[in-house]
Amino acid sequence: MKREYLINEIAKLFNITKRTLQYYDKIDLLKPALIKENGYRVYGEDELTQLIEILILKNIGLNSRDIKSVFEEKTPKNIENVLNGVDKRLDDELRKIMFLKENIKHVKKSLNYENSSYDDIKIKTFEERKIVKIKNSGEDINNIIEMMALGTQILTETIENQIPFIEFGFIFHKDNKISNNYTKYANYFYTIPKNYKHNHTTTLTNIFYACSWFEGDLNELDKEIIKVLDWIDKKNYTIEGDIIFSESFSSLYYDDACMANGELQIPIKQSY
Amino acid sequence: MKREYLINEIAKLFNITKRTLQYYDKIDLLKPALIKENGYRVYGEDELTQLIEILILKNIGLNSRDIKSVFEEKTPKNIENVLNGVDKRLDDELRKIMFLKENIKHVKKSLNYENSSYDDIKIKTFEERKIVKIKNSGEDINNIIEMMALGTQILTETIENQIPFIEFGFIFHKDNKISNNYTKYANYFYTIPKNYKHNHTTTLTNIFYACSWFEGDLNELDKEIIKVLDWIDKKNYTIEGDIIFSESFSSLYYDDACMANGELQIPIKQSY
DNA sequence: GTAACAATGACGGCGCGTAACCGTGT
DNA sequence: CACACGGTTACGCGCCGTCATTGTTA
Repeated sequence: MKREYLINEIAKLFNITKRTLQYYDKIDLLKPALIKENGYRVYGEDELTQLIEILILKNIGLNSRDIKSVFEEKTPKNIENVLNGVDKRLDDELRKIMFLKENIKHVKKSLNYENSSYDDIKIKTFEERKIVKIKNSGEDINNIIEMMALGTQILTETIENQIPFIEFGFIFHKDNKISNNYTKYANYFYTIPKNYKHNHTTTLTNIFYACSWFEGDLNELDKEIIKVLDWIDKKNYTIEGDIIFSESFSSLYYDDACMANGELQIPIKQSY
Repeated sequence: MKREYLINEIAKLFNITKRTLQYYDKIDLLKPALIKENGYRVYGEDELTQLIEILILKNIGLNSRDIKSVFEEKTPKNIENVLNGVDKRLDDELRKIMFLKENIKHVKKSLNYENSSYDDIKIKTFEERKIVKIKNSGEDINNIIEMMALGTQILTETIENQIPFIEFGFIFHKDNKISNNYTKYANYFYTIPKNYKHNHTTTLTNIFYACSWFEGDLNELDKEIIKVLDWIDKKNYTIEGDIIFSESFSSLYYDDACMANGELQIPIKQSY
């Protein structure tokens, strides 16, 4: 005695909605055994068996295409292929999420600025940092904002390649000393983990940095730089490389594009 | 000198499409500074700064609602809240994926039947198994298919609660011996990992099982059961509990709902 | 006659990509 | 006149949930 089932009956049996069954019908995933003259969908036991399989397979991560593929070719080889495909997809998802979490960790750290801000100038040590530099050529690029746009583009690329970033900000040539105009020729940078590869990295090998915390209008940053440079001079250190202003996500705190907070870092060496 | 930007200019600058900017306008994520008489969207530097933030935040997992929230209230507290929310979402995703992968692993294992099938009857040992039993009351439920429907429902629940399943199939009362009609009063079961909690579990404590590999029409399963029971009798063992037919995903190999393959497992004890 | 059931159809949610089609500035 | 650049629809994707409306059966 083969039983026949109407749509709502099945919906109750499996605790799904009839909309789901209509949808499966539409996408040819599960067709009713027959359609009565009045248009009613009639399902038989074979269809219920198939529905059971669908629901379980769905629940282990297969999408409708995968399930169709399984139904179309019920060979161990094909089923294994499909499952491997799903597994691979899940692995990709997993990596992506791990990567996002990694970035969020860095962002949180960089945003915790109440604990990181400080007064005075002090000497800090940094390990080697791998940085990506976006150069302000001054030709195609009109201003800092547009350079940051370029930086964002490259940052987006890095993210798509799942290379996490740690901190970012501006980098200035130390050789603009005479004009006392550093920010005018700013470049953009961000650091990535040591174990990641990227086409345009350079490495900062310096260890000692004269550092100060800056908060305010970026147009005032030049003054801060000069202040620290003077300090370095007085202490009889020599400047060893380009000047870094690491602001990371500080802009999130301000409505004004010019405002920022972050750490000014100038690499130094002791003069003997 | 404040520069102004039209939509395509920005699109090129950031390597996005104008559609994206139109979309951001529509959902009030990023509005142009002004709209000209001819309807053109005009963006200023502040908008570019905001766009940079949007693109970066998007890339670390924030959705448009999150980003809006950040823009609406740029306080460390709120930003931290949003980031924590995102992090939590990612954790949920992560758990879900890990769980799916766990299930896929079991499915793959259970599907590898060419390597698991065998002839003859043999004695195997199993560790304690935690099982969930779906009872065929014989009242509301009309047949095996409908019982399986109920099983699927409960299985779906388990999946929603992220309890992985390992194997599943039918379980028969050993006491139907006289009628030689076991499958008529079949119940459905599945096993879950020992360390998971579920409201309706029982534990199979038996260790030794007389096992045989069955492949064919489920209506013939009774014969196979009797065969194994006879074997047990001859060998002078005693039956210690209910009869299990573990088929898991074998039905995926067949188009006919009645066909299956799997292992018949009958718990036994040596008679001294 | 009145439910309780069928059916179809459309909107929504996410975040845009990818057209189509049309007006505008140079 | 052409062409590059604006504009506004609208469909599609994935998987249905959730109406709304209307016809059918018990």
